[in-house]
Amino acid sequence: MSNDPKLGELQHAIMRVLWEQGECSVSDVHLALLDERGLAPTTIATMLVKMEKKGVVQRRTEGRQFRYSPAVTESEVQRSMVSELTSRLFDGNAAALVSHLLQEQAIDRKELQAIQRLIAEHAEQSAKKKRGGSR
Amino acid sequence: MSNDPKLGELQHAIMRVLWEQGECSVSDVHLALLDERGLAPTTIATMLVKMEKKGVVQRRTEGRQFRYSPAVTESEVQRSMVSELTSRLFDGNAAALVSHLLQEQAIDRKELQAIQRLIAEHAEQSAKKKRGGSR
DNA sequence: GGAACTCAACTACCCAGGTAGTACTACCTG
DNA sequence: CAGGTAGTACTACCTGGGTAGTTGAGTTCC
Repeated sequence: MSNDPKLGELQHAIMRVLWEQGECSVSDVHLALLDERGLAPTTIATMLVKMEKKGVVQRRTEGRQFRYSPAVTESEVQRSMVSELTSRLFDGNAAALVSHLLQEQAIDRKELQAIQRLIAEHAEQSAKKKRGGSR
Repeated sequence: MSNDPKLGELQHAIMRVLWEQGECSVSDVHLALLDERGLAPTTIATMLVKMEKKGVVQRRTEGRQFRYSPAVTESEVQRSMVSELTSRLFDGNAAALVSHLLQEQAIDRKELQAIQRLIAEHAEQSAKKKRGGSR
């Protein structure tokens, strides 16, 4: 229950664990991130408390442990963060962002074709929708 | 001289002024942002000092004033921030970002066509490059 | 020369992300 | 029961973005 969920680096890593594994205890998360980060368990716990306060995760008491689960979906986070970036950097113009990706970020041929296919499908979809009636 | 320049909201707004107007005094920037933000001039000044320390703007003394100019280009900022977002949210897969944009962000038909055109051109470019010789 | 004004410098504060130590509690095990 | 262990709670600290007041130096104008 947090509109426009924005996450920091660590928070995002934690969410990724939660999204993949579902409900987790602090030590589950800690274990999952131990290799790539090597953080203290308390750091994870503190972060989870902050995240719960912010509303991006939910907490449930089970025995003497807490079990955390995501309260926002990955899509929601993506949407909110992408749209913020788009408006900040490209004045809200998504096409400009795509254009930037094409020029500046190396996108290989295969990806390019995949994107073209996506767009073609999308164009069809929205044409269909238009014929069919509005939203 | 700051690789991977990342900017906060205000900092970005300030940079936009600097990019548009070129070298500016504190009060030039303040004036430019007064309407949309109504911040104290000292706030702008403080921010500019922090930005200079970070290396995203340059400073030059003229008389008793400072004149600030951008030390990073808009493209650099876009590249660095987009690529960070892409790796954070989409595991570095730019095509996934595009796909997300198509599904989640409302992109109207005109933009869609513009994007298609861009991709077509880009595909041609890179095909040409391939024929011509590598990089 | 003194008053008003313009700037920069310094300082302070708030917030959120990130990091972690310490303290407390409850549970398990010899 | 005593002691170790697991797990949360509390607290603290650092960083960077954002906001601004106060101070002090130099400029201008009467």
